[in-house]
Amino acid sequence: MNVQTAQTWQSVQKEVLRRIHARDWKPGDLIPNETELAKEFGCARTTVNRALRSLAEAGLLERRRKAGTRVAAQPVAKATLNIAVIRHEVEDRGARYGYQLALREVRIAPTHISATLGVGVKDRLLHVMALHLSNDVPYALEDRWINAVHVPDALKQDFRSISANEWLLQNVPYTSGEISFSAKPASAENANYLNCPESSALLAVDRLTWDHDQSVTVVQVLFAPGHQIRTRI
Amino acid sequence: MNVQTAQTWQSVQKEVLRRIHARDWKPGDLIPNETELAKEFGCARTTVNRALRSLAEAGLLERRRKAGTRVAAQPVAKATLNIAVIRHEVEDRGARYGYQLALREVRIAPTHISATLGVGVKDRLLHVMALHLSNDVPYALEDRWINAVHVPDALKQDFRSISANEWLLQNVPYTSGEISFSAKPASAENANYLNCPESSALLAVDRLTWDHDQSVTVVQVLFAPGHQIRTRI
DNA sequence: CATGGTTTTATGTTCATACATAATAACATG
DNA sequence: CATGTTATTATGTATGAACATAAAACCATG
Repeated sequence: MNVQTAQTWQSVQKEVLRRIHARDWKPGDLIPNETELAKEFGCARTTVNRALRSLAEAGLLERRRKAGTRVAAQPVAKATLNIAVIRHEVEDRGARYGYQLALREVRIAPTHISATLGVGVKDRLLHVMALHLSNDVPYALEDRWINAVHVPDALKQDFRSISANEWLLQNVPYTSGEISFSAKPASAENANYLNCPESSALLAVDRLTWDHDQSVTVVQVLFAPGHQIRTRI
Repeated sequence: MNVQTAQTWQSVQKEVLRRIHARDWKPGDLIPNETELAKEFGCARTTVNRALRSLAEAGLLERRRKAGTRVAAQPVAKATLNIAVIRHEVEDRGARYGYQLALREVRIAPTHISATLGVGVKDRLLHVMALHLSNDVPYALEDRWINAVHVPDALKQDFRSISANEWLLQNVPYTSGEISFSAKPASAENANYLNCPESSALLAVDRLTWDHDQSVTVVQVLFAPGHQIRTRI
């Protein structure tokens, strides 16, 4: 038992990570319990707990009361994607952001939309389409329906200078949501807006957000061909 | 100052969340400091810290020493995607998993591959292509290059019964990686494997993993048309 | 009035201790 | 031997106190 001097939870975490990577502790292995590790590292159990909990949240360890802590058999790579305001996304890449409102209408939505939003088929919803540009080149096409029953303030906005994307984030809270990524062929309309050939492969991000038990908005963002969403793991 | 009885960090977090959603604390607002909140909730500062830290990690709060804690002006939706073993992905959906090795060769890689992996242009790499099936229907096509210099054991594997995806996760550690999502048109070869029309829009997930300063593998997984990657936020 | 050093402050972290809780293991009982 | 009860154990959490650290605010000095 080599008593080390690891006084910070980061250093404990670092050493634990090292052992996992060095395969001292292999996937599926049970590792020593917190008390033992604390003794070995010469720190408080709380500190070990902090380190291990954080690794468990990252998916590298699996912890269960009484059963102990083991190295994840199949470390689930958790890719965290930061879904930010599109303007920031563009500006963070050092490009000039542009915005064009393409459509704004208040109407009865297609049934699949009203069903998704959980509103009556006769309810009038706010429909907004807008094009986001990066250095004047089409970057993403936003097609959004807003639950005007739950967010009546949205009807007062013309969305000509601020995108619905940004306005909603700033003004309408949400408590939960769903997000999905898929690939879609560009429709004639999509192709027209995004200035690409019809049937191009487009990355689609669909989002649905709720405020408690009320739907807020459903949106599909189609990115121009070649767009990548990247992250580190 | 209504002294509440919130003794657990979860209950503190819940109340803080309620205030954010109720817009008592609006985006950008500075909220009371930990000591004050602890006094108000009748708990230790440590407990408040735990609650707020966790909300900050989730992107709902922004904290800076001395400056204090404020509600995130633009709550960055952090979508965490669990990139698991493809077999588990299929089985979790209640489908029967199938696997077919399509190609296994050891050869000098195209320059863009050897460049990505940071190996010499003359180094021989292991190239594996495989089809993953769900209920006998093509589910995903895996096209992978393995750095055989750093992972010589991979050369001993024929990958006929176990996919490289799974074998690597179980046997080769990695310390970091990159992942990117994009949409790609199906090539003739892709279309053939995935049994879909050529030029179909396919969701592509590209991964590159490293073990310290050594590259391990680069892989592109193409999912059959219509595939969605979903998560909650 | 600019500039650089000093104080103040809110978050960040460690520690020892105590108790809570989930889940396994051990045991008793029929 | 099956089954339900009890003890044990490892993680989970709360607390108060102390110190660390980053950064804003203040102040002195030229």
